[in-house]
Amino acid sequence: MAVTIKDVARAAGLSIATVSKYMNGGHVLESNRAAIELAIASLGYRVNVVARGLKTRRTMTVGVLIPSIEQIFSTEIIAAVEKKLSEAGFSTIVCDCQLDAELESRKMEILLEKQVDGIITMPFSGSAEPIQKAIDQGVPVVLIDRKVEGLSLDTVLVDNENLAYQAVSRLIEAGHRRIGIVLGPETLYTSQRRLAGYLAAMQTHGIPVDPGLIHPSDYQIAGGQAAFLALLERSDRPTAIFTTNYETTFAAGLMINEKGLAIPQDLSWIGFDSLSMAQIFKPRLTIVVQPIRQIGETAAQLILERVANGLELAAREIILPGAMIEGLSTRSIRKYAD
Amino acid sequence: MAVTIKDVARAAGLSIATVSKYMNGGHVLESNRAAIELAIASLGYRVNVVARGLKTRRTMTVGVLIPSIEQIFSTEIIAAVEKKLSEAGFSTIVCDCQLDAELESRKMEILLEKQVDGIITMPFSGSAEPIQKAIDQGVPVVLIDRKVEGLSLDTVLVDNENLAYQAVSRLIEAGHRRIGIVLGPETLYTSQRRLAGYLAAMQTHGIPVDPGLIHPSDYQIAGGQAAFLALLERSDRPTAIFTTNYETTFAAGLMINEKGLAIPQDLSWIGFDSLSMAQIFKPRLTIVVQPIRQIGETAAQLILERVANGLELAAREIILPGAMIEGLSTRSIRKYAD
DNA sequence: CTGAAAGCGCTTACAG
DNA sequence: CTGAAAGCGCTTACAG
Repeated sequence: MAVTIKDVARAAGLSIATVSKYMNGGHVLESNRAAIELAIASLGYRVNVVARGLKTRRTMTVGVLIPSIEQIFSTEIIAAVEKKLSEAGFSTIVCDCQLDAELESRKMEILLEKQVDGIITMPFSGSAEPIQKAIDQGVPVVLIDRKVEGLSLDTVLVDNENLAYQAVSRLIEAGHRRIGIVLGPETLYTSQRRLAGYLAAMQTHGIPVDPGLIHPSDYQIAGGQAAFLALLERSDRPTAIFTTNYETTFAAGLMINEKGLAIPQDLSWIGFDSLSMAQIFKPRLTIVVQPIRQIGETAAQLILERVANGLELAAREIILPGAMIEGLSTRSIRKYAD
Repeated sequence: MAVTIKDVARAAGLSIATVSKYMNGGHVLESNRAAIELAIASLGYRVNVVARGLKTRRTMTVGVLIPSIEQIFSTEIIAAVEKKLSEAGFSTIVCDCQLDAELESRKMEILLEKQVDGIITMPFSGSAEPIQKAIDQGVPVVLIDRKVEGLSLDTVLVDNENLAYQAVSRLIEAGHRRIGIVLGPETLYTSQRRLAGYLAAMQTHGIPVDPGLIHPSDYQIAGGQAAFLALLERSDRPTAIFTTNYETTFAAGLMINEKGLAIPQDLSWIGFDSLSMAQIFKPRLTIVVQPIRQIGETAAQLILERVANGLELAAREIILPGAMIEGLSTRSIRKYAD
């Protein structure tokens, strides 16, 4: 059916070994080179990389395993990873586990069955087990966004604590003392770090912390709305709120719109990772942003190095800085005095 | 290194043929079944689907080739496709061509080298050539979003003309007669259909068309801003504008925010494919939306059928309806009277 | 530089 | 039901 190296060899009057050698950059006689080129062109030959991979044990494919492909953070990561990897000749197989721990394990299994050369993952369950399977098979893994207990692997993180510290300090400096924060699940690494930044900022400025203003959520939109609302409905309502991921920031935007709240007159607000939303929102939001593309590029870089060099080298932990973007004349934050 | 079917066979005291048969759902003696299971579990065997694919000529992989992975339309398509395909046991290889015709061709080549079982593509260049290569190799292709001249393939489209017709009619019924439209490249199928809907609505309502209000763009953000601005700066400025894809809608939002325009007092506006933006924007926008997830699911369904049944059947063209979503009390549209 | 041969890890008729 | 053998399309030492 499809034309193979055998057909090319026959057409060129050479052995498949010679054709293979040429295909892989080896030297052949000029006359043979011409014959091979001619055969390839006229037959429309295309190398079968599946067969090649069986022999070379390289599929030139990297798996990307993420919690949910529906989150913008993930899609931007994928975009950056795919671009970087494809420049290096690698393809990307995308898997999401749809926020399901069992699927996380199964998709990892599938990736390994497919003989991917490496895996970039943003761990969902926090369990080391699915990741360990890859390591056991000698497949390098790069972690994104979160650490996993018991695993020492190449990891790309963001300086979450500092990012939260900046945001909260910004609010404190504007005079706020009752600052609400919408977090994620308590077990989630990023949420923990962002809370740490909140607490550090409060402490630095000598402001007592009201535990009632610290609100966990599932970091999804619905949960974010509930958390935001809970904060708003307190009798001792906060004068400012910091939503600490994209989904809860979006959720806050929805609630604000629905309730007809005026920002910053009714509430000061700093969001997270929602650049395009911040540009569209009126007044322009102040937000903190993660260097998402850079995270993806760095992860791609790390996995390429691992694929090339193996697992011997010590694991690297790369912590990328984020940034605070002030809204137009920071109108989303109002000066506040008791 | 890795454990193979040979190791399992040896451990179970059977031939690899028997192990293979069992792995593929064949019947073996109960005692042998137990022995194989035990061997698999204790050795941690995992089938090598690359090797299997070489023999079966099925890689259980579908390639998705899109113009740019940075466009939200594409990422939502990918999400839907990946989900549907993975339920059927297929993996997804994502390729984008970064709005580059040559890359489109090269990535197609890579997908074919990888022996994907099928390809879902949203054509970029509009050239039949890269797609024809897949067909020639017997790899089924499903087209998304656009037709390609000279190719009769399974295609998933949206009823763009009707969608635009509805939006423009909505504006006309609110009294507008000078209605600007921001389109894409003139050669782009979707842009052509949306323009057709605009023209049909104008004609139906007996409103003369001013060609100066019909503005093409590159359907990107920067180009969208320029187009929107050009429309605004006309001396005979339109009283309403329809932006006809996500990027140009977002661009309009940026400009409106930047210029401090009030919607709908200064301008009535209907956007496209920007649901989350429409929910956040004040006042809530009226928009038309494509059934993006459904497009992805349908495309996945079609490619699965093709992979199973081959290329014999006649090509199917599926046209999905979109929807108009009215903003909160449609405040983004103002009644207008000369 | 070139080619015969072995082998990557599977599956698949075909005997038994 | 089970197993020996051939073969999927390549690459890779190893001779020549």
